[in-house]
Amino acid sequence: MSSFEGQMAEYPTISIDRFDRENLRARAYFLSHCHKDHMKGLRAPTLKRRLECSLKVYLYCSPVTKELLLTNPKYRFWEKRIISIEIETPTQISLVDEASGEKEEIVVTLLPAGHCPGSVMFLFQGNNGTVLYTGDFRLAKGEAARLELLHSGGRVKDIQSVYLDTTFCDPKYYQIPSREECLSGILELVRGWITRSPYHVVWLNCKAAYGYEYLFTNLSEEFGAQVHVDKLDMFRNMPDILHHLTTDRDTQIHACRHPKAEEYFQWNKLPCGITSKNRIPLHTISIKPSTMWFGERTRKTSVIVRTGESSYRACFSFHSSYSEIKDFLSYISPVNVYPNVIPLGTTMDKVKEILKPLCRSSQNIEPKYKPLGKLKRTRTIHRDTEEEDSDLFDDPLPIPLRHKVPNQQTYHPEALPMNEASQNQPEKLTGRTGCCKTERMPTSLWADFIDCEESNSESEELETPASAEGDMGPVPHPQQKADGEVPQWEVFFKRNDEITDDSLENLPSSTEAGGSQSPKLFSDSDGESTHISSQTSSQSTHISEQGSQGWDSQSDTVLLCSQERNYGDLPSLNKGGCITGIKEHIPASPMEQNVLCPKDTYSDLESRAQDVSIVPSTGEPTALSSGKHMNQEKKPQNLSSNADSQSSSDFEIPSTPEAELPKREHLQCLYEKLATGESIAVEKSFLHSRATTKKPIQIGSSQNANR
DNA sequence: GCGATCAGTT
DNA sequence: CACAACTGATCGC
Repeated sequence: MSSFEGQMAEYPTISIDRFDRENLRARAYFLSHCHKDHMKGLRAPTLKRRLECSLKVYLYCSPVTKELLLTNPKYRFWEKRIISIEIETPTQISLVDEASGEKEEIVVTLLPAGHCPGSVMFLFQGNNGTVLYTGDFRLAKGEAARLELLHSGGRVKDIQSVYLDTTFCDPKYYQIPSREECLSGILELVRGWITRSPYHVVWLNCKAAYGYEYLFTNLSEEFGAQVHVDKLDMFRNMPDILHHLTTDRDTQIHACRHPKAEEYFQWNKLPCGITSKNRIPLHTISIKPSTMWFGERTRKTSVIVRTGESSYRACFSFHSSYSEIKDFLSYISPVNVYPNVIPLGTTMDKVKEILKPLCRSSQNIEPKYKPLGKLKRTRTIHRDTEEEDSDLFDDPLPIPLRHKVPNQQTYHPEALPMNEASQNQPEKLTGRTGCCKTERMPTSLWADFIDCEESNSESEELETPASAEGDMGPVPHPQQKADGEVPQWEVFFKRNDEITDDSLENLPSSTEAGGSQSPKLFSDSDGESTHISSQTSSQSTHISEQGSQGWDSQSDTVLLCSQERNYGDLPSLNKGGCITGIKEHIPASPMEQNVLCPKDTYSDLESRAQDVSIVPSTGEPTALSSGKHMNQEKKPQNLSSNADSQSSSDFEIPSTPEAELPKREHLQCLYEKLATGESIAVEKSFLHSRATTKKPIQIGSSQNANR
């Protein structure tokens, strides 16, 4: 949980993710993502009142976050006071003190945070230096190097302070399986179950919060079955998500919720109340996404753990692991770092102790590892923003230039996106165009944008006026759209088949290792990774940092063991009285063999390969592309994601004895592909709201193949 | 009645 | 596991 108070030392007149107390005096507000713990005070009467009196105060966030927030009636009063800013589009904002008229200019750039739909990190540049507020984030190792706007002139910008998500900044969370590995494990677990019969269903026991969408979309895409959820109106303008969800209970994948869900499950009843289909009882398993971590010395991991007869825990994390945090911070190398979260069981001092050495003032004055030998930018270069030309902004009402939006509304918040040229010199604007606010675009633009909204249903007052609720079908756009407000967002959460599929195929490891992905599992140590933790142990199985202790192999442990893995044994089957025969007809589930333990050698290889891939991108020019159209180009960014974020040369982890190193030929192959620009890995998917388009074209085919 | 806080659940 | 939320009890306006 964030304990950030809302203000940064360098720019105390703005407030981020906190809207109470001192923050009630802010000149501008920023919301990194739509999770309640970052919205404290956002709907309080005191703030609402202030808004009515201070007409120049706005809330800035990503287009997706705006949609999600405004879908919730409780926040609807913000409607006219929210300004969405496109990802990776430096935008100047005038911070005006309404009492004194004093004004300060600041340039903010939203960077994808990989935490949940619409989540971003804020990079601020102004007279007090460049600072980065990460909000909550999960970026795989090496991903910082892919964030173009974190760089300038080929180097990392000179960042004074970083306000960092330190949720897992504790060595015990050294490693958390990558998003792709986790997704892959869940896909196989689900596949092994729902392919048994139409009466085999899975219940994803997810919390009521944004962040699981990419899981839903990938499952839906993979199996051609929409995911049953309680509410989906918040996604009405996000077709890439909406299309994979349904309010029709007749599906094999459920993510619906109910206060007594756990109790229901005991009786083989889903949260939505169904227990059978066509009079035939359902056979259900539950999968609870949970964060699983591995200690420093344990590299293997299983991403699925069986916690009961019909219950599984699947690795899933919204936050960066310890090694990912260190990789990120050391890459940025700020002068100061301020933890936003103090993990339970540790203290602010301990966290700082860990982080300080990664900052510049400590010995790292000189650049540390820079891919491709790039030098870190020198001090003098810095401060792009420093040179001020405030005169440009004298205009009382700055006009936002939104490329995407042609002219339109006149009222404008004071925010101007800057183009590439000006990016490093915020103060100098290239010119201002007519105004157009992000919101309220002409309808014609509509087509180009996709709106999104959502909210964690706070009180579910569904205001479902029209659309919503109900059913599944595509929901008509609410009237608000009529206004023309259409945030654009790009798809996120697309599955990268590339990763999963391709990488498996292409990666050397797999090949040699023998086979399909699964083979690897065994390779490791014990040979067997897979055993499950059987029933009881919900706990035993998991992970352990202590892995070191003795169970190294345990990591593999994870999952479902092959032995027990006979589904026939699963209770549900038993009770359900199911069809025994079924099992035979169904191809052996993948799980039985491996899935669950993705990592192992194979993963090591994979991750390394990916690390490799990262390099090239780092060296790329930082040209900004404007707006949404950049999707394609950005693709490279996503590549890294899949890899095991943790593996890296930076933190040398003693490698697992039996782990295999990438074979030379494989690396060579990867390098060749990189050189030719061929895509190697899969894209990461949901880092932010722009993904879809990035998806390689070919991918589609591979997916189909799967089905 | 609403909101904020805290403890207990999930 | 911890997450991000929800529920319920308490207290104050």
